[in-house]
Amino acid sequence: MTAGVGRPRRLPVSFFARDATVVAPELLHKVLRVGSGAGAIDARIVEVEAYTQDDPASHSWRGETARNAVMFGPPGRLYVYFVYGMHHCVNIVTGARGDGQAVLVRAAVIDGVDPRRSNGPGKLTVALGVDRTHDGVRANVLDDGTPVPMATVTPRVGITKAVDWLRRWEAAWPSDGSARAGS
DNA sequence: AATCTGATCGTG
DNA sequence: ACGATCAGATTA
Repeated sequence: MTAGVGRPRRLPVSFFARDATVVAPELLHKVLRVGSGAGAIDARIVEVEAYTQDDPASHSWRGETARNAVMFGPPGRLYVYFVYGMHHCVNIVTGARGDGQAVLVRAAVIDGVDPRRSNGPGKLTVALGVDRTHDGVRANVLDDGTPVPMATVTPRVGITKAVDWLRRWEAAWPSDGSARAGS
């Protein structure tokens, strides 16, 4: 409806240099752009989870390793990991450099893609063509003026620790189904 | 070196 | 409810 007000602006690193629990809900209905030019894919984020270093469910809980190093690096980068022998998941690094935290992007709306092909973290990376080669690359997140939507807050999915922490935010899917950031 | 464990997904 | 499938972390 009122999506696409104003020209989209790329969120600055300072946006991500805050706590994951603050950044995560603000990422709802922002647009994650992967690739550039004609091959770019825009995904309007509708579901996220926050992971911090003091969180037993977080990859950063036991400190920095080769796999999670990007989580401890500068904010605003993609942290991509491989799990269950077959799935990639994409996160956006938040917080100060040296603080291991990130926001997992679990679902997004992609223009022209069946929502059932982008409504889970593993499926989303397939739809976006994201894999470990994207680990550490600068995230391209656009704010097209769409207001931060109302969100439901619930426990996170698929974890066995901190199971009652309310760190998952889910927004209603855009009624027009559009993932376009505007032009 | 051996074992365990997944920030998942599709199928039964 | 369960199996697929394997990299990374942990333990010895």
